[in-house]
Amino acid sequence: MMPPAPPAAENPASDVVPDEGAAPAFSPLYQQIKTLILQRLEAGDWKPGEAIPSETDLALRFRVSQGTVRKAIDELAGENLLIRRQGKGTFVATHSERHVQYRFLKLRNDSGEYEHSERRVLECRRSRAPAEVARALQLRSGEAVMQVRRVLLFSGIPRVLEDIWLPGQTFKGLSTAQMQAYKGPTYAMFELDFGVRMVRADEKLRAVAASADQAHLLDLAEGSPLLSVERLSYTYNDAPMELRRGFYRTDSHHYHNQLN
Amino acid sequence: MMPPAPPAAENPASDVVPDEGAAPAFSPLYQQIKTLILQRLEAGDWKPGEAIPSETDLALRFRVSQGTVRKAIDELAGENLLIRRQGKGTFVATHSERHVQYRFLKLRNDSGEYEHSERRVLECRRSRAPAEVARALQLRSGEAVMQVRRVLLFSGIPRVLEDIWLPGQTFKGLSTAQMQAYKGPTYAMFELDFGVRMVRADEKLRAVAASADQAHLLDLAEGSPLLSVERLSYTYNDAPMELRRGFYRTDSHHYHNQLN
DNA sequence: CAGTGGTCTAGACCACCAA
DNA sequence: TGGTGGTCTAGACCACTGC
Repeated sequence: MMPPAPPAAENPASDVVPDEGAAPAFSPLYQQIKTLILQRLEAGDWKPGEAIPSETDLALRFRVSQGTVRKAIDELAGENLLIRRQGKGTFVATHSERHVQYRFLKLRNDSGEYEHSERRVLECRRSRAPAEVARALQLRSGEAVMQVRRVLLFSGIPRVLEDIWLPGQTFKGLSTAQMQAYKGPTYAMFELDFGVRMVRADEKLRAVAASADQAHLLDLAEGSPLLSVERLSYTYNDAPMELRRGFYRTDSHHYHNQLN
Repeated sequence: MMPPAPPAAENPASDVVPDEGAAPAFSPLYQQIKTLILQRLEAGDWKPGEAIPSETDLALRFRVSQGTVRKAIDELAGENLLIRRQGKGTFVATHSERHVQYRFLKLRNDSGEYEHSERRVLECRRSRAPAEVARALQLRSGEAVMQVRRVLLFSGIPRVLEDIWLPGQTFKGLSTAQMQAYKGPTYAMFELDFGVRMVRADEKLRAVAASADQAHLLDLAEGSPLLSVERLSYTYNDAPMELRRGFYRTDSHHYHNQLN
């Protein structure tokens, strides 16, 4: 199961290599390396946007070959947790980058282009989690949550109404000003101000009829069809960190999805 | 750019290796191998479900190392064109497999499970392509197309109404009986009966109000919200081969999407 | 048992980037 | 120029499948 591997490696004891100890079971070496790197990311040892050590460096630390480290990093890059830049290094992924701007917002106009949107925060307050929200975020019912309601405008026209729920513990102090003022993706702000990085999300889409309330905010007739997008976002370790309900006007825009 | 590579390789002249000749430009060896394999797939030399030659075999033919072939195959497997099975070989992917049954139909019930659906073909006829359809399928306007209309039922309840357009040339002879009778995915039938393999697709989602016609067929009130799913499917070489417009009832089901 | 994919190594060289 | 990721090789051994 293991190479002849000499005594120890790396710094303050902590991460030795493919090794028994209290370890769970068997898995390929590169998977174990991947897990070790993941732990560093979760722990925040390497922060979004920063470079991680070079492949050769990591190979030395972990006492494996460069190719093994490479395979671990390949998978992490494939999961959008790391970004490789030839000649420069490997970096911790962030939502601040241009080319992932629209990884989560899949609304395009009917020419197929993404459009910049303007935010209007209607509400941002601390409240208690409804049962449904608590379940999704794995909180106790009634526990504190931050609740945000906002409208996104494309070319000045309100097209998206969103309700966002966040664990109150982690997002303590989130304010309207903060939600409103930050330029760039909201998830980038979450990284900078709260140290929370969204890693993946599940979305459930439905067609619904606009309520009076929704119709008013989106400048529509009541009962007009709206695309309902319920998103549950996760950080590392599959921990749910955000529940978001969006209502999209799709009269001149659409939700684009690529099937592979 | 190249290893010391001896004279020729492989069978009847055709595919020599990383080589100048009339080749376009420079690319990594494994990319060139990938292209060669792709050409075989497109040509139908290796058919859906069949095994392709082993890695070592291909390495010998192409006169590269096994690792290089491996990397080429890795990418093709990542694109769902090939499937690796340890101990058995590498196979051309097909829509007949259990675990990709729901790669394209992303409708789940509200418990999050996929449900088996029953088909009811309402219409299957030869006609002329409307301008819009012709554009999508890259045909001339008015050119022959096969047109299918069907309803999908989940637990006996009609939930999806679909209109499908296919190039008349390629799908000549497609019949109602054929659409209706085949057990398993429609795309698997396309592979078996017409030699067409769908490789990827783009979908545009919108919320719309049900027309009288749609409402009738889906057992709904006119004006009820429906999820409109417009799908353009592609074969090899990014050639569009099917346009499909689906209307989904989402009162007890939803379209599920995973964002990575 | 032989054959196939899966892992791992060690070392060479290339392509890209920044100082 | 030196450092980083990217490609390629050759060979060893492991894990799984089926005869």
